[in-house]
Amino acid sequence: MSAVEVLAGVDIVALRLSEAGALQVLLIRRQREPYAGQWALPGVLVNGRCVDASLDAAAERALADKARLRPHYLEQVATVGNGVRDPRGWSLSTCYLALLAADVEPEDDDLRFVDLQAVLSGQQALPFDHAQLVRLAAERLQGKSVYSSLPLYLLVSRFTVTEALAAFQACLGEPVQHTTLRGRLERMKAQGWIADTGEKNYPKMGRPQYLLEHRPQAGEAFIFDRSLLA
Amino acid sequence: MSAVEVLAGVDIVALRLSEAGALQVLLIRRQREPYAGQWALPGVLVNGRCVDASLDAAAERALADKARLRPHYLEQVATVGNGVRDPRGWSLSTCYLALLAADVEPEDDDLRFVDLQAVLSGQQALPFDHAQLVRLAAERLQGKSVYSSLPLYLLVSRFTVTEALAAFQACLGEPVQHTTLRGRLERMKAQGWIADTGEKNYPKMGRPQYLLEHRPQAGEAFIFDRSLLA
DNA sequence: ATAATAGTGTCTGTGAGACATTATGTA
DNA sequence: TACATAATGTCTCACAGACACTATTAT
Repeated sequence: MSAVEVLAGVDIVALRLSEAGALQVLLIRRQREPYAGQWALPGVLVNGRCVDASLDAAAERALADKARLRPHYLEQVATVGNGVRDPRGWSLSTCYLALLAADVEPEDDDLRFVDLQAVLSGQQALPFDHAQLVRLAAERLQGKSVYSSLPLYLLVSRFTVTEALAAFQACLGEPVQHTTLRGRLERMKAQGWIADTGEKNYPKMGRPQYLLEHRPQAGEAFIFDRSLLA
Repeated sequence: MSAVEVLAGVDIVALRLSEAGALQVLLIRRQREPYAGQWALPGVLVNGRCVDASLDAAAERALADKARLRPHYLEQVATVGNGVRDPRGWSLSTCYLALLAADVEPEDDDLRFVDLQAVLSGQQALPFDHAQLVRLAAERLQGKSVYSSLPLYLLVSRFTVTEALAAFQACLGEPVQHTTLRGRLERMKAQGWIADTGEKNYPKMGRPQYLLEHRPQAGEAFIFDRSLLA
């Protein structure tokens, strides 16, 4: 067969919710050229030599091998391809959105979370077209947060309404009426997507919070039939 | 560089609305191996030798070169990749959904429209995993038809409410209240996405229909803030 | 008691769903 | 005239949005 004419890979935009309530994206220090030493999205190349059963499997492998992380949620966002995004030639990258629980911590010094805003604003530069991939993934998350329960995947499985509110607001980039969110959570409860634990969380001040449990079904998000913030 | 280890391409699921109100998918008779002579989705390989500026450009090229068609709407659906979908080895295909005007006709004998249902039901077999790609594209169209004006791209630019209704019902696979659709079209009119032509269409029987004009903006669909058929 | 935060109740507006009614053409 | 089809009107319901009010803890 002929020489390599296209380079294909997956890149992962893995997000978590910081203590401060901001979204953060996982970066890894590149070991190899090109751009060795720079902070970039975790990713792997795909080709016949790899054991990947599928593209989705390659995405899981990228997170598992490079960051030892298993996401709560993983979704393919888009594939970009052109002749300029990689100095090695015409290349393809399939971008995945991964949502991590709020309590994940990177294990070694080659992993780091940076504020999503820093990437979107250009304050944190990324090699290749990784900033564009981050933008695509963030838009997907924002878009789906309007009509689904996707932000709940950013929480640990037992959560409070206040935490859910923070997750939705981080994804949407604007405030959400807590009564609206309560209504939505109530509807999810009726469908078995959320359960009352009966337990409470006692913060330093104020009335204690009911603890809910997220029971996602088949790694999907609950779809509401109206949009937020018309 | 090393030998080719991954094969990449785009495949197009191009749909039109038949006279009978059914969705049909464009197939092309394959000229080359593998599966030469069989009816399959139109597609092209992408690699550094091609002139494609981007993956989207490759998708447009696939339709333009193979079928001499320009779609009203073109959207990337998903990328599938694994080691078994193509007998030549590990391969990737990025699937695009294209919507064609209802009046397009294939120009030569190597092009053909078949009912989408025939493919989805397995009655019309397709090589590779093309049936799966068709399924993905059809699901995307159905999903978006619930909350957007996407089906209007299946019509010629001057259309009647009755035609729009047929387009929505074909995409959704179930009946839609005409009053609901009229309300949605009215809202699009208020935003400049649809204009009254002032003219009428006189069918053989019954009251004449107002002719509307679709004025899509930037190749996108109008997004409603509620879903159909809760 | 007071502050702080969580949770509930009430009212409004919008638009989908269902169905009845009116309008405008042809045979 | 009768018939067929298009367009409009009316009523209900669900839920988002906004905001007031009540509840439960710590200090």
